[in-house]
Amino acid sequence: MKKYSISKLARAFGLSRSTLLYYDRIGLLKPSGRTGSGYRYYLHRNYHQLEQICHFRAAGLKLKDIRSVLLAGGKPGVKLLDKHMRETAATIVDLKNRQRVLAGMLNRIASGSGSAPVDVELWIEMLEAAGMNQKDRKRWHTEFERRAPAAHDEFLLSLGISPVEVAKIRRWSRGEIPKY
Amino acid sequence: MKKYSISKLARAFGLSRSTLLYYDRIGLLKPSGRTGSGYRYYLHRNYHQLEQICHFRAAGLKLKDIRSVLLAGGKPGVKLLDKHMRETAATIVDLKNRQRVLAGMLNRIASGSGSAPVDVELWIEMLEAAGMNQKDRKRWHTEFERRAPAAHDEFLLSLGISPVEVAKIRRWSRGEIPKY
DNA sequence: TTGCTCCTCACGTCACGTGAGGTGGC
DNA sequence: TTGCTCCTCACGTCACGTGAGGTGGC
Repeated sequence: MKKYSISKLARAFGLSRSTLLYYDRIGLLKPSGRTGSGYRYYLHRNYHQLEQICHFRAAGLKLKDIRSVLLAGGKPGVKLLDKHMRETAATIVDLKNRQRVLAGMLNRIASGSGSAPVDVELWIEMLEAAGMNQKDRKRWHTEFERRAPAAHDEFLLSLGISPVEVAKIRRWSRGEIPKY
Repeated sequence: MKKYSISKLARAFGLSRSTLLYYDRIGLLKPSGRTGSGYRYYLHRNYHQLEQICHFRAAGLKLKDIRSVLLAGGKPGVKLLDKHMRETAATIVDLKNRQRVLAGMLNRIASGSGSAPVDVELWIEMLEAAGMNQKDRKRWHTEFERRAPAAHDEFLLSLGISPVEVAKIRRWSRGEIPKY
């Protein structure tokens, strides 16, 4: 019967020793026993339990939920997963909003200071890296135009876009023309 | 000079009283003074400070960073914002991975139990609600195909897709055919 | 007097990370 | 003996939320 020490088991899953200490403390994963000198040892059983735990952890479930699921035989309820799916989606939306705010700040700085302002290429690249697709960008412009038209104008000019193009983009943002 | 009580000011920004108590404790936002009976009062100055704080908070900056920024005159450094932009993007990627795991779990349950399995429509709807666009979905399939081809096959069949179509999708996932 | 707002601790949350101070094993 | 791993507290993190127990103001 192969025995794992706490650090060995932790490393096998890319976790830290303190994580397993913590899991022991809260009763999520107890070692199979202790050696004569008090060292924890883990057996295959524990390895498989930790495998399960990591799986649910990767899905973002809370340790409390993971414990319930394991006690119930390892089959999570659809309700729980669905709830988590929605929460995760909501968090993503929040984070994208954060990025909008950050992006606005960055540009205000760039256009205000003497430093090189962000240009169109870099801008789009940033938004894409941030996970915004074209639909998201359209929403972004629409919001910007609605809430601060003057700043929107200034921002677009700061990207090096010509006034004629800027006017077009703004009409598109307002839904007055279908395509840009 | 208009005075705000702690709760009034909090409500004006959609915050809780305890948030402002906390901001006072950590020195982020101190009230202008106290009334005779020890009540905190806030003046316009504080209102504007809180406005700034909320702005940076919306960008996801930590309170410590916000404090530094305010002390430095309210102009955040590009480096800080850029770092936050990247961190936020990384977090979004993590969350999308979570959703993949969750989605896999949901489907395994649906196809395993006697309950109605998720069908193609619902599936795509879920992924869209979760903020995945077509490019994201392609990446998702590619990863799934690469890491667990058998499970990918099983999954696609579980959506009610015909074996011929499944084969096509999998070839597309492997980059063997350009479009699906 | 009643109800509302305010006050100050102090502890809880979540999932660990980080020492301090000490022991066992090869 | 040297290094490495292990042990057990206990406190820190982050941004608040939640009482408990008490006071002020209209």
